[in-house]
Amino acid sequence: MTEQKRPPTLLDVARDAGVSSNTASVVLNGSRSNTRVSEATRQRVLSAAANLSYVPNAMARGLAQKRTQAIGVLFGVAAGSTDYVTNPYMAGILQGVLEAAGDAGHSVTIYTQRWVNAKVSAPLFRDGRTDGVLVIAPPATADILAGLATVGIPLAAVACEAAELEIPSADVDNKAGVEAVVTHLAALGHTRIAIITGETDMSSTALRTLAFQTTLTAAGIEFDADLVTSCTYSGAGAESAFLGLWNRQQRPTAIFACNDAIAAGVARAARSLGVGIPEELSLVGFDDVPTAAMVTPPLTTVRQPLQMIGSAATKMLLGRIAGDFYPATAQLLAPELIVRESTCRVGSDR
Amino acid sequence: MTEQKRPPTLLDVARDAGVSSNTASVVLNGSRSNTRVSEATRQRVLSAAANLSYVPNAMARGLAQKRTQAIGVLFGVAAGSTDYVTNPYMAGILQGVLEAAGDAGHSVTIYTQRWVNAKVSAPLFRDGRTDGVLVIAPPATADILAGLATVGIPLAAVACEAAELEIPSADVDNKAGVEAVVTHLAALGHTRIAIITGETDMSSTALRTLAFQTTLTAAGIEFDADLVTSCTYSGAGAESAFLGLWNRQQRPTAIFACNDAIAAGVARAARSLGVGIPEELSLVGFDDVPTAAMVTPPLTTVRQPLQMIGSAATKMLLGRIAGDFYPATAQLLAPELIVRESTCRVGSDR
DNA sequence: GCCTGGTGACTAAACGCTTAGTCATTCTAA
DNA sequence: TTAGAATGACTAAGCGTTTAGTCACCAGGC
Repeated sequence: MTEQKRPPTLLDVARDAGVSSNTASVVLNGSRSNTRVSEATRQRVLSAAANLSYVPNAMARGLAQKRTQAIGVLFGVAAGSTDYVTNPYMAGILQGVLEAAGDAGHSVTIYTQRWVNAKVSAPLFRDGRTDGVLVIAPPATADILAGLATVGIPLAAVACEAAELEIPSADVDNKAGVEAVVTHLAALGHTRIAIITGETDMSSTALRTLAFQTTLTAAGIEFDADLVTSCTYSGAGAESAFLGLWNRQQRPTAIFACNDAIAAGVARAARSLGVGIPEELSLVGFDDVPTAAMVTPPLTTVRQPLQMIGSAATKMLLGRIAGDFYPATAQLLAPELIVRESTCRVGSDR
Repeated sequence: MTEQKRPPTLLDVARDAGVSSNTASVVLNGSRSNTRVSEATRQRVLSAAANLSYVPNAMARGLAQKRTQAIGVLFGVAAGSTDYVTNPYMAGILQGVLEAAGDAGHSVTIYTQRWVNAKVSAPLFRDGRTDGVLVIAPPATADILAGLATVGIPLAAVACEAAELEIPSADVDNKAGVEAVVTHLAALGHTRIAIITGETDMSSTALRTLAFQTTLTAAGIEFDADLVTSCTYSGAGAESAFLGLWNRQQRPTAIFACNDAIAAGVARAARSLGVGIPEELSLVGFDDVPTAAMVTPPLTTVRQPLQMIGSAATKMLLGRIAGDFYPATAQLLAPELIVRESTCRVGSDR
């Protein structure tokens, strides 16, 4: 086994260069301390550091300057689940986070502890391990955001209401996405449009349901509360949600599933009932995960710019970390309706 | 903005409890130091800590005991790419890593710096930020593993040859997976079986190609080097790889694509040529990503237990961190052939 | 009445780095 | 000349923990 040789310290560099450790420190991080240093000395220090492949110890540096060059990520996983990144949504966001953090020279620490409640869990994020925390899609019912807000660390959020807590956030423009869906379906002549939402405690559910209703009304289509139902974003329960809708005396001619996993469940259920998509039922998803293009028929859906959302939120967090003046804006990124083959004119056979 | 209130320190706890800071330390982490403490004192310290919601500073603790309770992850992303977790393979592995690390009370830090070369990049991992590093699917050509091995930090790896460097690793049993594929195809009467591999500098490519050849031979099927070609695991180039094979005077009757993305590319190319799958061409993938079940026809493929692989490698890393005696074994996890509808008896019309 | 040993807690050093404060030397300007 | 300003570098005090070493006290055995 490779023995754990002790890494060279600043003192080693200083000794090799024949200077004091603080001089070495000043040289190596171009600090604006009042310590001045001649060119010759500077070169000696630099070459000593290079010879030793000196890398400053992150712990010591973090302790001294209370900055770690790392940001934390907290996934808002559903209670009882440990599903962090297997769903494409989380993976896409994380990708954006990694890119933005990497560009800024920060590493990304994923917190693995489960959230219990604000009293117990929030203080754990005060451990100085990261310079700030990015909270991704926390359930609205959990006190995660509020709890973290009380511990006084820089925060930013993805896909949740954070404005009233003075926390900057990024998300897809849910309203615009839903509008695009409803407008698309209305243009195809649909008037009986159902919606199947995800978990009711996610902020996106409220936003999308509301936008659904208002856009419908604006399009002159009567909103029917009977055509609103829900399951989970994982897609579990989508089939029975579909059955519930399909057993109405007045069936919908189109279904807006609030994500692609739900849409896939609906498609499966429809197929097993012999319901033709899109001839008998138009179906729209949300997210545009890779599978959306692959299923039969290819799914009309709303593409979220996941990486951009992740990057945007990360930049906000970095802004908060860098200076206290960073505003608590909620940045909404434009979605894009991807029309494929799961939607068609109502009553048409294509 | 929430002001950054200074978190309570051990000294605050000690003061509140009317003891010295070291007594507080000893109480709070049940250390086996020679400092003894009476039950009454212990209780005073504990309640003081609870009142303040005291959380030890990770940097200070890390500095003092040279342990951070965090493991690092380095993704072996292809040169020029910054694609960390958008592909399902990486996401699945990472999920397993997070679970295992979480169970052990470690957080997971993803290194975002790009690997340049061993001389430049390896020392960066000596910064004490993590207790060890897990390297995931590094290109065999890069000197990542070898470079890290020289800096003397605990290591483990996923999906690469690490034994000769004395590094423990986990991977799917590539040989078993390929055997299952070839056996399946042979049982269906195929004798002209092509293989399309991923990047040639990935260790999995070599392993799968070799296993392919030996299994073929063992099954009494002549190995034809003309039926071996490659593209990239991202699926880019899969279509032209297919075309290359299809333009041989002796076409294959089955293609083994070394992952599902490649298989998807082949399916696309086949469809555009009007080649029927599976009637004219049986197609097998590898990985069993979610889309594999969704495409038309649903793909026969080899399922990798990604999360288990990630967890297994993480446990090995934790073993290395915990004690120097942890062996450098290469753990191979069993794959599972998932037979769907993209394969059928050769020459049959189903 | 003295030594031994157990109990309970404290002091201080160390971890590796940053940075405010100090100081000696040389150079410039009056 | 000499006060004053640069210049170049050093000393030392943290940052918040851990942990080795020290010490006072008290009970009991001789």
